[in-house]
Amino acid sequence: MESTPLSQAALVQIRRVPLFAGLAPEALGWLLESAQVQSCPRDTVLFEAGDPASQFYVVLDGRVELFMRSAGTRRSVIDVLGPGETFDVAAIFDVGRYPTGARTVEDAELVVVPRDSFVARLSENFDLVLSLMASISRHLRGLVRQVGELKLKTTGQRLGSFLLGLTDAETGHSTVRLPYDKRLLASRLGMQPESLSRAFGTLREIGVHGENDRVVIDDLTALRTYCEENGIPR
Amino acid sequence: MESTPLSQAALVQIRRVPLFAGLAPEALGWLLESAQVQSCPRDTVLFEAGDPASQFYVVLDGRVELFMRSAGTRRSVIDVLGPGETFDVAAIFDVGRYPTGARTVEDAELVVVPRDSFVARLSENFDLVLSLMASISRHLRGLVRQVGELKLKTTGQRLGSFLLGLTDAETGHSTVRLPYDKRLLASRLGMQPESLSRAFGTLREIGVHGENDRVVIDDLTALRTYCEENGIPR
DNA sequence: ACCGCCACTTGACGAAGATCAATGAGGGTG
DNA sequence: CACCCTCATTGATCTTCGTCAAGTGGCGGT
Repeated sequence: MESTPLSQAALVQIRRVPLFAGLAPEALGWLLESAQVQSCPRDTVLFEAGDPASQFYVVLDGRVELFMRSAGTRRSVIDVLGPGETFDVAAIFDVGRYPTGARTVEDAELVVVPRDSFVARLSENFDLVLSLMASISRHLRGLVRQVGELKLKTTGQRLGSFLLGLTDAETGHSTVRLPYDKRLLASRLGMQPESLSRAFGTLREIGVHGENDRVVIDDLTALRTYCEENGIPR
Repeated sequence: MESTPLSQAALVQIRRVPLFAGLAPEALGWLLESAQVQSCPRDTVLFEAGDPASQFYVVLDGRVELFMRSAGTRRSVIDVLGPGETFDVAAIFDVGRYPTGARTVEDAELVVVPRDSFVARLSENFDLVLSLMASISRHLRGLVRQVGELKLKTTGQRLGSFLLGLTDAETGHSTVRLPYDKRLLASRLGMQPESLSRAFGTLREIGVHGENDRVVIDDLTALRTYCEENGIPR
């Protein structure tokens, strides 16, 4: 796990992150002056829940899981983040402790942004404040959705909702790619890998066919109906 | 449901809200110039999930539940808020739609703060920005915790964790009062009322005795151990 | 005082999902 | 190629929780 200052190439990538979109390049460079890029091999634990939080992260490449640990080695995955997403932005404004642990599930490139200089510069850029709020709010919305789904959907419906979230199409059929392996997906959806397999089995009956990480949804509308009966309005 | 401008008495109450603590009275009056106080009888639906969000709320008195609806009339409660708490602050920064519905579960007094004037004034008070971030972050932390508990705790452990959250004491025994009725509590904890009854039954074996809305915990440490085996670190 | 309503509890049963165990399909390594 | 290891699937069984039904006690209204 090595750290280097931000390269020009990294800056270009960061400009695609929603949080920083719309910022002038020089403003961005100034904002992230003391940020570093960190290359982490697969399966690196970045921090554990409860560790003091003095920085936040932006994923440039690879994937990171946010998890909670239970007694023993059991992990439950709260969320999985890919390129362009930020995490633990909120932690630095709160009590200053991470609410979850974080671990790379692939080799990853991360931008590490230290709190103090970032906050100081935030005070001089109100647009960025709004952008930051929007980012945190999106994250919050995702969690609310997840709580709702855990409370009132079956495994099949949760899987279906997840698949629907992977496509932009509204009606008709669609092919999606699972962004990570099924073990991780099962944990993210709050079930065991075996239950995920069976959930794919039940969805097969309503026209969802998968092989490896490719999944074909024959009829998006039908799947959406299935997921929302006794379910959640979008 | 009637609306009135903010009274002096209401302003005094609002100063106790964490979000606004530390603001000078005149700054607060200016900030909330276009806010209104709304008196809502029990069981008023303030908005449904998906409604456009152009304001946020502060609870002065009473309680409000945030819920998601499933097909039919089934509701699942995401959170219950009491005096001094704010809700849907985040919604106004995001896509502008409420992620949940909201309903009063008691007669309630609410402060309604319209988005536009609030955001405009926010830009001139950076301390308030930080306070707002902290408030949203706390909310987010609560949701993360809830997701973790739903994914890896039993009904008994979830109830235990909830009870532990009601007391300030660290060790020894403690008496707490349930802040709302058991039907609502069950939904908040993601279970049926019958399961909540049985969960109280299992906790009785480790020294948790309840009658009506009073619950006596004989040994906080024992309960904490029970909740965290296979559970979540605090 | 009586009745009815509502919140809560308890019991019996069934369904969903977890757990345990066995098997097969790649993928890398000696 | 043989070997091993991990991931995924499938079947059998068990546990937990939801569902349905009945029963209790409190509280307000007539």
